[in-house]
Amino acid sequence: MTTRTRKSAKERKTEIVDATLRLAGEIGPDRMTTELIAKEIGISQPGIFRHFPTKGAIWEAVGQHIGKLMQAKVALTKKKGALPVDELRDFVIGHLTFIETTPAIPAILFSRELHAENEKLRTFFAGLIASRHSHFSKLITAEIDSGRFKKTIDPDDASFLVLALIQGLAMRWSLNNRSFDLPSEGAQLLDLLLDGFKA
Amino acid sequence: MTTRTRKSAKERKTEIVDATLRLAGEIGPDRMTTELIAKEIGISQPGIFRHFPTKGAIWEAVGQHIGKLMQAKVALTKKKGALPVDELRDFVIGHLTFIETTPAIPAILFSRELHAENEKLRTFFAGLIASRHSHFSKLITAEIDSGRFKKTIDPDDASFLVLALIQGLAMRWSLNNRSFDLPSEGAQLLDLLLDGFKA
DNA sequence: CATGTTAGTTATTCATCACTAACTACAACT
DNA sequence: AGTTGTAGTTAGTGATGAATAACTAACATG
Repeated sequence: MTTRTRKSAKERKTEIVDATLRLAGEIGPDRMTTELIAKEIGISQPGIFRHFPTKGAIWEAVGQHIGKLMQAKVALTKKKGALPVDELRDFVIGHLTFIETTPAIPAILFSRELHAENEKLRTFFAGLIASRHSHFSKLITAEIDSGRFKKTIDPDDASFLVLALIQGLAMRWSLNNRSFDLPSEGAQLLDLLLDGFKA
Repeated sequence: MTTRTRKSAKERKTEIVDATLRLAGEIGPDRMTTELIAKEIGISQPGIFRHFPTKGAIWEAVGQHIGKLMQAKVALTKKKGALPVDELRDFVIGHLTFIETTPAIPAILFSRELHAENEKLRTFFAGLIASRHSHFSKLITAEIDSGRFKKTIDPDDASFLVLALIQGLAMRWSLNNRSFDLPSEGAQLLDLLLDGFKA
């Protein structure tokens, strides 16, 4: 239009990624169009393609960004002195709190459609989940070894149950229009689950 | 083209619904097009609209059909003599076996995309899930009342955990290209979970 | 201040889909 | 056999949405 302040490519890229993440949470990852992203940040639709070659590349960048956010979250959660079970608990609650502030995460993570079209994204998230699983597994093993959890428990299976808890709860939260408090509901369910593991 | 045997509307309708359910499992509910359905059953794409006014109507019919299939499954599972916990176990395993033979079910059930566009479908499936939750809840309550499960357990929460188990496992199964045996893996996880509930 | 670089524009293309219009032919029933 | 209802066809429309072409203007730098 008239005098418009241009921004650096780097700045625009992060704007695009941020806008995509925000909009994905609001209207769903499938509903995203380059037109919508463009409007959100105030440039034209083809302008988007000055910064990303394809729409898929935007999703990849969003995936990377989510990965970094999660990594940062993990770093914050780590309290060295605590019991493994407490670290597990904090981690799960922290994750749910994180989801609550960034609702796009479960939406993107569970979007079969998105993954079907984007091999890279799928493998990336698969890796994220796998690392969570092994992390949980280790913490649970530590609890078993120290005798606070039953020795009969398979740490892998127990870890899957914890992951399923998070995932199931996040999905229920989404379907219920995010109407309940995710972390506190999660804490309640987690207590019930972990209580069953205790020796 | 040449001599083509016409079929009754009723027959075609069920063909369309069956084909949709099958294809949804293979390529994903989002990827479904009327063209694909038409090819699958051997008529032209507009021919579909002789039988359903809109594509949404096809999904509703598919939803109804899934509901009926599940209902039939429930009827089969009901063994009157067994303990509540055994009924619960059978129900979950039966459900997973059912999913294994009809992989479209979790895909459709958890397709945010599909639900966003189809209010009726969303409320329909919400009802299905709610009925499962209350069913599980009742069975768990019976176990608590008979003293076999801990009295401290909230049946609602416990029921949510069971639902999450099914959902999480089904999703993992999908992401892993359906490479493991769903019912047996489910049985293992369920045993671990229910073991924690025992008094 | 002239020049190359690049962020941005408008106009357009191309593909995909749900859905409609207009017509055709099968088959059931008097 | 003629009438009629309806399952089916081919051709087309309109919307949407990713991506390109061609051009323009902001900015840095020698």
